[in-house]
Amino acid sequence: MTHTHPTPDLDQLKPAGTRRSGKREFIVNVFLRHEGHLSADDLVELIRREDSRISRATVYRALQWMEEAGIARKVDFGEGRFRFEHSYRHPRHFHLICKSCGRSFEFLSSDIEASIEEVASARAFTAHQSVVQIYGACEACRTGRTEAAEPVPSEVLFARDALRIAIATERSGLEFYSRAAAVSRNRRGRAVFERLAREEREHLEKLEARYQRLVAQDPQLESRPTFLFFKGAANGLFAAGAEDLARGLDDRKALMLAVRCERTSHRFFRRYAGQFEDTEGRRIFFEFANEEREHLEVLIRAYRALSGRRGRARASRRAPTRSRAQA
Amino acid sequence: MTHTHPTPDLDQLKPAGTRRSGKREFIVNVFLRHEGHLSADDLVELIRREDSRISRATVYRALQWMEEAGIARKVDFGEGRFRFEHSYRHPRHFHLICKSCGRSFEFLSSDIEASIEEVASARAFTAHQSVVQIYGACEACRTGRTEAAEPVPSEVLFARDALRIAIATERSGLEFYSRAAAVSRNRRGRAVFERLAREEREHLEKLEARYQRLVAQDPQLESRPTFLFFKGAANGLFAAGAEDLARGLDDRKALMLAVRCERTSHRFFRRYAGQFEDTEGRRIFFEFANEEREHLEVLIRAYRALSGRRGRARASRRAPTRSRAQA
DNA sequence: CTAGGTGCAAATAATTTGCAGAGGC
DNA sequence: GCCTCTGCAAATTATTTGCACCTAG
Repeated sequence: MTHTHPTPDLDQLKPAGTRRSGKREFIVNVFLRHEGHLSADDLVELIRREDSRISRATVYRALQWMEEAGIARKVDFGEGRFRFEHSYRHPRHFHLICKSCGRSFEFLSSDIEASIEEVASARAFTAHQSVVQIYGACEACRTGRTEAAEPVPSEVLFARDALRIAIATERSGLEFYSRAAAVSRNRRGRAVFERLAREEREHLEKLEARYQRLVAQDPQLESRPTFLFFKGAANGLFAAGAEDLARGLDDRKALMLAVRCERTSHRFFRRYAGQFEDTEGRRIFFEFANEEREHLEVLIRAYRALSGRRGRARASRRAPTRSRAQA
Repeated sequence: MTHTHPTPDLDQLKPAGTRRSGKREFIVNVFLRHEGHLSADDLVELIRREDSRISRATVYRALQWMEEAGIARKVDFGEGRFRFEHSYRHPRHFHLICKSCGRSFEFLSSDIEASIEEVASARAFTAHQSVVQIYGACEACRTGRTEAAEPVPSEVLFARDALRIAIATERSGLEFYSRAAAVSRNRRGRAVFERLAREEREHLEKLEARYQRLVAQDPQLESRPTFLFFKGAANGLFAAGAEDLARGLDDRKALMLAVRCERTSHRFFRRYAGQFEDTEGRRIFFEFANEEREHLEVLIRAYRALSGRRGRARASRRAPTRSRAQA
């Protein structure tokens, strides 16, 4: 946050039937100006300090209004009262909460989200919202050092990590497809792999350019801790697959593997596309999400063709579904 | 719960400086008799219904006492009040919470726990407790069917799933080591793999016997939904590895892979060993945790020996560490 | 003029506490 | 008899509401 909430053009966001009032406007501005997780009372206090005399009730009502308007999100840290955090263009996330200093830290985890989806689906439960909170002691509290609380511009960290992951994914996809093309023993398969490799290379260039631009804005950016956790296609399947290819993996197997990877990466791009602060990042992600989907289709067609040609009865084996449950 | 809390011998558990009083005893019994997540008021209501006239304050005090004694755990479902669940020999777990009927369902996920550990460690945060809550709509509420709420004997489900996972792990370990032994081109490697295969086979038998015994107690047990989620060694590494072996994976690579798998499975056994209700399950798990650790040592020694013999400069590459962060 | 917005005081709601009396050991 | 439990009523805390008044459109 910090420099990520320059009092945006909220004037449009307001829910129907709203009247522009000085007081509320003021409360909203104070809320947006201060990052972190404020309780209703913190906000009252801040407002009192800044100037006006405002009734608690008004603050509560303003917070309620902000929630409806999509500016604020109510969070419950188990303290017996609620806190509020920005939600305007601020992705849903999870929290680390220090019990000794009370500060909270945010993170995103595609891994956890995927696990949650798996659990919900296994129980036939429709999830609307998830809460993940890790309670414990932060580094500062444990080591005793009171070091200046570094500002946490979470949107920038998010963009950095999303791009890193996207780059790693594309990179390993590129490597995989290049090798697969080199190894493939049949014309059609080779053509498919070559085409995919070409596209991955293009993606990669765009992503790297964007990453460079982002990093240029803040020299320390690269050294900040991870904000978005994802052990996706890059670290997992493609990477493992690329090694195997070197020692000869037939086209069908390679295609199956690629399907799994592209699916994972498609989900990743789609999940986080909407959460980019700026429209360019958003555009890139949506575009890639689509391209990954196209890749998927190409792969599946190729797989079918290949299986059909070899006369496998299993050709109809339903197009790889969701991650199966264990055992 | 249901049949899992037959008013256990809590008399010993009580915190220091406690006096046995009829009232409190009664409150505790009522609490233990009713499964689910009770609010202080639910409990008051239940007690009133059963008989005695008890002051709310007394119930609150009894709940506080139960928490200290390790009988009850306070949970916050964001309703603005707390609920309490059994904690006596009832493992920490996560929740699915239906917003429309208010019921909550429990699950365990080693996957999520592992992700949480990764996040905490990346932020140098010492986690003491984690909360994972999935809010949404349960199947019954969505489909309109009011079907009788099936009892959820979570301990039994836990044992079932833990055993299933353990069996799958051992099974794929067995397959992997057998193949590795068959494929290995050097005497020492073969001996190591054979020994490990033998041990996995023994484990497997014990686990399967135990599983059969468990299932015999409840014919429906096998069809109940998953309670413990874990995509561990079985679905991941060993399984993938076994396939690769078929097409020739050298001993060093095979050993490295095995190390990763054994480490994952060791963690799994260790993490859940203490959560078994009965001592036999607990004993089995602890025993296996140890054996997996021994396997690890065997593997690492073998790996070192092998790397050394081949004169690799990388022999000192530190014994595979924790899961690395991405990119 | 009129639908909201605001302030203040009173109402809720869950939980805690002070204090006098009851009860185990 | 001492120390802990109980009950009841009052206190606390976070949040909501009723109602009279104010104000922007």
